[in-house]
Amino acid sequence: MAKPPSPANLERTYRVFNEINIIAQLSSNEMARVLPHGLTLSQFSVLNWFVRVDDQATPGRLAAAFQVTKGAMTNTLQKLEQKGFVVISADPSSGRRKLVRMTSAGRQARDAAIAASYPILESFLSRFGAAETAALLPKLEAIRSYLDQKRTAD
Amino acid sequence: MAKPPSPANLERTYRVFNEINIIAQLSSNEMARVLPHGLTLSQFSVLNWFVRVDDQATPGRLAAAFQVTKGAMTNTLQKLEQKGFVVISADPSSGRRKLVRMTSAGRQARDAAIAASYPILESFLSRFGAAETAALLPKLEAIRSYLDQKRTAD
DNA sequence: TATGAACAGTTTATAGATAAACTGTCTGCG
DNA sequence: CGCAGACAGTTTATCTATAAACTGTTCATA
Repeated sequence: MAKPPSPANLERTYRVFNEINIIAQLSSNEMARVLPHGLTLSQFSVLNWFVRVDDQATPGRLAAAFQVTKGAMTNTLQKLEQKGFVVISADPSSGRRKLVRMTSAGRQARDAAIAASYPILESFLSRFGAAETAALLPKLEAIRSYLDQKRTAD
Repeated sequence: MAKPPSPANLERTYRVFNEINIIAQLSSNEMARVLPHGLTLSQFSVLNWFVRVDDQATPGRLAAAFQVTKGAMTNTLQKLEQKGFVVISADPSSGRRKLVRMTSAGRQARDAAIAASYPILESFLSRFGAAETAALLPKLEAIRSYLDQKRTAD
């Protein structure tokens, strides 16, 4: 028999998610404020993905990578295309797929965005330390993975 | 002289915020899906605040407590008022303030929401453990407080 | 080989959030 | 004592996100 959790533990769990929500909002806003070319955090994240992971992708792969809906990714990619930072073309191997690639302007915008966000990340590191930050990452990844599995287990 | 952080540490810091963003989104959606009366997470949080902290408040105090803009809180409170879960009245002591109070229907909705979210929190606790969850909370609070201070230090 | 289901992407309606402009109220200082 | 500026709250425009309906493509199988 599993012991039911105490009210205090439930309350702490609720507050963990509450803090995470507020942090997500504050940090997204702080980033969006410094990013060049009117890049939002989601747009920057997509550009960064092309540098870190692969040089091309379908919209669906990007939506899965960022755990957002296909509609949200359609929107983000359209904004990036309007800015000339990605090119969206038909996938020659499948009529229902599209291929997204970053342009050289996109690469430059990404580099400028990295430079612009440097002070924010650097300030955070100097306040919390590289060790504590590194220790936090796997815990957050585990929580994200857990929530994602619950979601897709519909 | 402060040592500049390594690229790997900057990258990890960026990913910490990335994970937090995704967790915030996934958990908010999961909560909103189970909450009764079409309550959103922000609406529920306000109702819960009236139980946990004080039985009345000005909109501005609530906006500060949840670290959202006054406009966002105006919107949330209007939704709650439409549902009959709070009453908004003029502050007798000041013509430019308002007072918000939870109704008994609001209290009942909050209790039902707590019950509905119980399985989510309980499942999280059984996966990650009360100790690890408890250990995470002060770290997140510190990050939140840090970001909030930077924001208000404009 | 024709059809129906799965799949990829877009669109629409609705949500909450921000920032900035705006209204109305108080308050302290010249 | 009046007025400027601070303050509290609302409105507007714009953003990203979701969910669900919709379009078009592919593929398996009967």
